[in-house]
This record gives sequence, C-alpha cells and structure tokens, in this order.
Amino acid sequence: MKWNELRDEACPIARSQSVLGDRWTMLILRDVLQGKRRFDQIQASLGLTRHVLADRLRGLTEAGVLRKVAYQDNPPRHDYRLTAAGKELYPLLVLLVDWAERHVPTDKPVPYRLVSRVDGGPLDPVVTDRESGMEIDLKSSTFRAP
Amino acid sequence: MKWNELRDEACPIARSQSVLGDRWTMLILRDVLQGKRRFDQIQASLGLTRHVLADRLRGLTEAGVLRKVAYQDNPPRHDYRLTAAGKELYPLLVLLVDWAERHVPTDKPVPYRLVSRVDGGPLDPVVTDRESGMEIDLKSSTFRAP
DNA sequence: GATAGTAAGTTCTAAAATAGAACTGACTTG
DNA sequence: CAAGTCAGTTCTATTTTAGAACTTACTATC
Repeated sequence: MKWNELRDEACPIARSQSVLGDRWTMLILRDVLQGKRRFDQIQASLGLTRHVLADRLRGLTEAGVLRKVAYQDNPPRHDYRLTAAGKELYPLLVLLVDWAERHVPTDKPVPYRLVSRVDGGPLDPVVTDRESGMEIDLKSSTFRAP
Repeated sequence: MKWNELRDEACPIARSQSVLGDRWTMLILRDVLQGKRRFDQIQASLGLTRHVLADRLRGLTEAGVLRKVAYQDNPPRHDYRLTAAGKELYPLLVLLVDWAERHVPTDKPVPYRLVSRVDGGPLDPVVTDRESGMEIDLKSSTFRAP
C-alpha cells in the first residue's frame, strides 16, 4: 500500500494520517502557530529541504489546514495561515508536547510551557468528555462499531 | 536535516515526531490497541511492507512505546504490547479520530464511535485543564518560555 | 511421517522520496 | 545599479519504500 491510498479509508485515524502523518507536518503547524508564516522563515527554522517544504505546504493547503494569503501581487507573494480546521489541531499539539515531556527524554532545558492566557498559570492538559467532564482514557472509554 | 536528528531537539513536538511522526506509527498503535498484537496480523491489517513494519516495531520498542512479550521460545515468537507510555497515547488517538471525522471527509460510513465504558453513551472529547476544568484552546492558553 | 501451515522476521531489486545545493524571476532596498 | 528578498523549481546523489521471495523452527493435518 502506498501512502496516498490512506486518504479515503473508512478509519478516521488513517485519514488523519493521510494529512498529518509525516515527520514535518506538525512542526510546520507549530511554526505557523508561533507566527512563522513565510516559506523562507519556516525553511530556516526547520532545516528541511525547500522541495519537501513546498510539497508539504501544498498538501496542507489542499487539505484545508492552511490557506495562502497574498501580501504582494507581482511577483506573487503570500504567507500561510491556519484555517479553522488548522486551528483545531492546537489541542493535539498540546497533547504531543505533554506526552513528549513525559516520555521522550532529553538533556536540553524545557523551551516553553503551556500556560493560561487568563492568569498565566501552568496548565495540565487532560482529555475529557465535554458534557460530563469525565476523563477519557483506556479505562473509561472505548471505540465501538455504531 | 535528517529525521534522526529530531530525537534530541529541545522542542517537545520535535521529539514526539521523532517517535510518532511517520505515516504508519499511529495506525500500528491503533491495531495494537484493538488487540492485533502479532507481526503478521498487523502486516495483513495495514498492508505495509514487512521490512517497514519490522523497522517501525523496532523503533517503537526502543522508544519505550511497545514491548515484546514472548509466547514461545523456539523459534522465538512474541507479540507486541503497549507500555504505560504507549497507553498514554490513547487520548491522542481519540483527538485524531475526532479531528478527522470533522475535517477529512469521506463517503465511507463511520466505522466506530467513541463511547463510555460506564453507560455506553457517546463521548465528545475536549482538552481541558486537569485542575480548573477550563477548555484548552488557542483563546484560553499559549506556550510561553519558562 | 511427508506435506502444509504458522509466524517473525531477512534479503533482494526496482521504484519513489529526500537531501543538498544551485538556479529563477520580479521586484525592493542601499 | 548592484545586492538582497522571497517563493518556489530544477538538478544529482543518497536514502527509503514497495513488492515479492526466502529462512527457520516448530505444529497441525492427511
């Protein structure tokens, strides 16, 4: 199986990976979230090849995660912004940060922490049910055929 | 930059992607969570090449996400189980499913739904702060240097 | 008690993706 | 008017992946 064939699978995890399942995609989204919106800026930040970056940005734009916003006409120049769908990936990045801090060790100092915009205090992310507030983990929930 | 060089980055998202950032890894974890624990079973389910699957399972085992449990000695045979670190990826899979259902369209019917193990009712996952219960999104939180 | 099946890989070649560097084109700035 | 900016494209060499066959040591079947 080639990876383009994931795009129309019934399994939503497969579909998510057809968009996000690549070494660079989440890092590109991190950069865009941090305000790095231009091609050269992202390329310098990540150190991936321009060819691959162009390809990934094209893919994310087609998938509706990013959109191009022109800031100049001739030559055409634009930056990349998150769409609504892209902004909804933020909680996923939050979980990735949390998981890596706990399970992928490094000697490097912690570069940033998740804090509240309200009071600046630290946040401890957990996935819960919107209605009941119950924590969603392996004990409390499962995937079931409809 | 080559992708092994992500392993010791300061950024936790980069470190998470050094373990998880690949087309197949989340799908392998999905299968293991669903009880598909053996090499041939996973290979048949995903349709990736045996070479790549062997490589990914090795990587996930080294990263402490999976562990090998022998069920037979000669020839050595074993299955793959989630470690504690691996089980903590479940909420991430939950968010991926939720995001894909909302933003990666398909004509295929929904194959499974997230339900409570307590009452079997549907769950609507949201990332919150463990202490305050406040929803964590772009408006309410941010990453800040420590 | 030979034959087929199971199971976790390894090995092989061809095809595809990536790395790294240079190049392009239409401005803009010193 | 030479040098810089910027979003790419183009080029070759290297690395990864696809796809299929092979290995090894049982185990279950005819």
